[in-house]
Amino acid sequence: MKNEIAEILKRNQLSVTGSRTKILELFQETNGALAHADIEKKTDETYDRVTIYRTLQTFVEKGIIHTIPTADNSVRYALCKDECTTGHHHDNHVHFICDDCGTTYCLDNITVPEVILPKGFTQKRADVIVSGICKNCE
Amino acid sequence: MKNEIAEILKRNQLSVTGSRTKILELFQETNGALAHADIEKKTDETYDRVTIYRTLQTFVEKGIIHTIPTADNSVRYALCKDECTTGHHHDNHVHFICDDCGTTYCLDNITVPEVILPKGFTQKRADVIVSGICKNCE
DNA sequence: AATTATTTGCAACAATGTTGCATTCGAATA
DNA sequence: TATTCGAATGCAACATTGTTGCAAATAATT
Ligand SMILES: [Mn+2]
Ligand SMILES: [Mn+2]
Ligand SMILES: [Zn+2]
Ligand SMILES: [Zn+2]
Repeated sequence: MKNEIAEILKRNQLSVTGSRTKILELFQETNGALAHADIEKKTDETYDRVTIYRTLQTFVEKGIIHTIPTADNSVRYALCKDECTTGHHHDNHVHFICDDCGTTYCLDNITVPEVILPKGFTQKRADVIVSGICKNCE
Repeated sequence: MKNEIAEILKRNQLSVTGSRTKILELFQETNGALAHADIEKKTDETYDRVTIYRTLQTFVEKGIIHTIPTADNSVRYALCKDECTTGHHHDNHVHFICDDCGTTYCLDNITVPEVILPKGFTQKRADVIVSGICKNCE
């Protein structure tokens, strides 16, 4: 496990450091998505806020994690399961946010449906965020 | 126009005040969506930041405007064109955000496609956010 | 082990969002 | 129109979130 994490980092030309290992580990053992604040808590503030920001940013750039937009000003992050690479994400699955417990699910086998845009618009990315009550809260 | 705005406010049991009138006016004359910061600028900081926050919140509750989640931690707001009411929004159209100019479009006649959720999940709301290059920037 | 490039933590700051409370203002009533 | 009363506003104070520059620490390379 620890070795696997180091592998992922090396494969992405990132040096293996404490914060990166720990944060990646957190993502591995978390089902849903994590917000910056979650990570701060789960690491007991071992790492500086700035470090966490920069780590998340780096991971997103390298295609290790992807962002999930929300309606409440709090971007979440989750592991990429597809073959995402630097600058190229392929996480075209639907996300679900529970209004009750706040858990964010990556619905990996529900793909984002095609959207036909008006003339002149070019699509780079598409996000589908569904919210409501999750299977644990109903 | 001014009268129409007052009408909307009254219909929603809101007293007609300067800030509410001005902010609603802004939304009427804006094609795309507005973020809190946009409104502050466009009103030349005539109104307190707190008042703007509260006004936006009230408008969302009353179904006068709806929120648009974004991947960069900056919720935008746009006029509801459907018959939204207190606590019940029906803005099921796709939103497009231009990576270049930042403009957020309500694609009113592109409706959000159905998403079939796993057992146990109940949908309350669904957002589709497409980003890329808009017709003005290509 | 020494070198070098990268990463980290700290400080200082900017931006964004929240709450309580006194004052002001709008709407209804007399 | 003047009075009354509840609602909206502005201000202050604060909390949270995000950004930048730079020196110190650390990881990878030689
Ligand atoms: Mn995901
Ligand atoms: Mn819209
Ligand atoms: Zn839940
Ligand atoms: Zn554009």
